[in-house]
This record gives sequence, C-alpha cells and structure tokens, in this order.
Amino acid sequence: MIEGSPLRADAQRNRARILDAAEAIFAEFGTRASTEEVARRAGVAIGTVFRHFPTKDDLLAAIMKRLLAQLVEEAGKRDLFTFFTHLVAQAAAKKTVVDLLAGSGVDIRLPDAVGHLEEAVGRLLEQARAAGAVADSVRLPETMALLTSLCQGALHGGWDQQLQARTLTVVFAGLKRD
Amino acid sequence: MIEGSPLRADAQRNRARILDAAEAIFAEFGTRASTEEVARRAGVAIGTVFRHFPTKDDLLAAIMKRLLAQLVEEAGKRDLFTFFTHLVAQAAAKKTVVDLLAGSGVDIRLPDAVGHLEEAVGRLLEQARAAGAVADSVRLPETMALLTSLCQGALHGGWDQQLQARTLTVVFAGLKRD
DNA sequence: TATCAAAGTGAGTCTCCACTCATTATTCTC
DNA sequence: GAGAATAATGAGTGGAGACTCACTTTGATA
Repeated sequence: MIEGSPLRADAQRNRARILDAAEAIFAEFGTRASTEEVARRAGVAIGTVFRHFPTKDDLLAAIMKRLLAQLVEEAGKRDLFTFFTHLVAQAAAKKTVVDLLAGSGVDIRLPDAVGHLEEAVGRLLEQARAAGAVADSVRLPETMALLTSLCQGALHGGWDQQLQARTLTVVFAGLKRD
Repeated sequence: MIEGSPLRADAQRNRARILDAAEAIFAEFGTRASTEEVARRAGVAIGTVFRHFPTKDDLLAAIMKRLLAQLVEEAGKRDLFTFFTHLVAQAAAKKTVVDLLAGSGVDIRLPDAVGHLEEAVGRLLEQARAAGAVADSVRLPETMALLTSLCQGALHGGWDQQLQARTLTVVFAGLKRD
C-alpha cells in the first residue's frame, strides 16, 4: 500500500465520519442503501463522499476492510466456540460483514483481509483441536463455511437468542465429534 | 383464493412461459435481474409480463410459491439427511429459493407456502428421530435454521462438492448427538 | 365468419441513484 | 496574513429499470 501525502485535517475528519456513517447505514439497510443517505448521515455533501471513495464499491470495500480487521482482532481474544457465538449474535447488527462474507451482489475483492480472518480462525481451530474440543477431522474450509452460513442465517432469519443457542448447540456438537 | 374467469389459451401459454423464464433468469442472476430480461427470455413483450404480474414482487412471489411447492413434494420422498444434502447441492443453481428463504431485500409474504415446507421438514425430523438418526433434543426451529443457513452459505460461497460434503458431515454429526 | 372482450405490444414516463465538475471554502506553508 | 494547494459543495448528468397506456392483435362465442 502506497502512502500519499498526508490528508488535510478536515479531510481526515470527514473521511472518518463517512466511514462511520456508511457502517451504520449499510448495517441498518443493507448495501442497497444509497450513497446520498450515507452523505446525509455523515453531515457531508455527496461530492465529498465521492472524493474519498471514487465508487460505491470502494466505500464498501473500505468499511468491510475495517470490519474484518475488527473480527480478526476479536478472534485473537477468544476461543473458537465463543467467537462463533459472538459473531452469530452480532450478525443481525452487521448486515455489512455478512454481505461481504457472502459476496452478495457487490463486486469487491478483499483477498488480504479475508485471508487474515481465515488465518485467525485457523489458529482458533488448531487450539480447539489441541485441547480436544474439536474432532481431528474438522478442517478450516468447513469451519469457515459454517461460520459464514450461520451468520447469514442469523441475519436474514432474524433469529432470537434461543434459536441462536439451539442452532449453535447442534453445530458445536458436530464439531466436537464427527 | 378466488377463481376469475378462465384464461384465454394464449394467456395461459404466456403465463407459463413467463414463469419458466423468470425462474431461469432469477436462478442465474438473482432477483436483481430486470423484468425486461425475463420478458426477453419468455419471448413476450414487457407489457405482457406486467399484465400477468402487476409488480415485480408479484412475479417473484409466484415463482417462489412454485419452488416451495416443489421442495415440499421433494421432502415427501426423502429422509432428512438426503433432503438436506440435495437442497444444499441445488442451492447454487437456485438463487431464488435461497433469496426467498432468506427474505433478502424482496418484500414478499408467503406464510402458507413456507408453513407447508416447515411441516414437511417437521415430518422428516420426526421420522429421523424415531429411527434414532437424530438426537431427541433437536427441534424443528433449529433444523430449519440450519437448512436455510447452509443453503445461503452454499449459494453465496460457491461451495464445491467436497466442501458441501465436509460441511454437511459436521452438521449431521451434530444432529445425531448433541 | 363477424363480433368484441381479452390479451399482447413496445415506445414512453417516472423515479432513483451513481457519479461529475465548476465554483466556493478551508488548510497549510512561508 | 497572502498565496497556493487541497478539499468541500451540490446542482446537474446519464443510465437503468419498474411500470403505463393508446393502440393492435387474437381467441372465444354465437
């Protein structure tokens, strides 16, 4: 990544505001929400949004990168099961991550960021396996597949707490022995 | 449902063509595909589509009703695990069902049709439980939740055959004992 | 086969939204 | 603080797509 000249103070402030607004708007209404809406929430003119992020996809890519980084950080602090549980619980509040993990509609490539998340989950998986909490036969691909599936399910299905718990119980049982 | 006067022969023919075309187009490109595209595939003018289905959502509701009915029928011929496997395998080819099960974006109510599918899966679940193939503690809500999650995951993630199998293995193990 | 209601047609309307750019405002540097 | 560089502004453009309607065609009925 190449560093350009440092941003002017107002530009830095606005860039941050736009990212926050975009995260909130897209989380609430999904990625179909308009860029205009984001600008309004950020208290900024539409042109400013496009100065910082030349296309809507660039904007989406930026917030998703940020969200993924957060996930990676979170993964570092938890065990596999807790991470799953937490992510699923948050899914409904984070349409964006889910849309990204799902690759739904939006044309975005974030191989690095996604790769980092996979690595983080990979570490959790190894730990869990080492502790005997997960069967040896379970590999990373299906673990990621389950993670993304459950997030999408929880999000779109609007699962309540109980349903989240019941569903995760089944999946965890499957991870422990299969 | 109130029966109007019977459709004229050409109207019946076109209605069927439109439904087939819509199913194919939406399966291939998702529900974002345009009504114009559907009309073209059906070999019919755009106005004809809108005569039969006054809004795009009406069209979507119609094909989803048909697809759900097919699923219910299929559920009647299989055991729970086979049904899961088959549905997941088909998910990638049927963006539409998944979009429906997910309720993503489109504003459609099909409580009846969805209810029938739940009933069908409920029967499969009971059979599986009776045969000792599924743990007693497993209930219908989480079974449906897993079903829809996996479909969405498989669809959006573009799972290959191996990943489908591996992921289902974990889930099936979880259903057997938890 | 003559009639006419039902159905088909497709150019056109309308709305929404991503994106532009000439102009104005703010920061930075000396 | 003046001048230059950078950023913000927001009315405007273009294109896509859902939906309409005046007119033409077709199928059912007598």
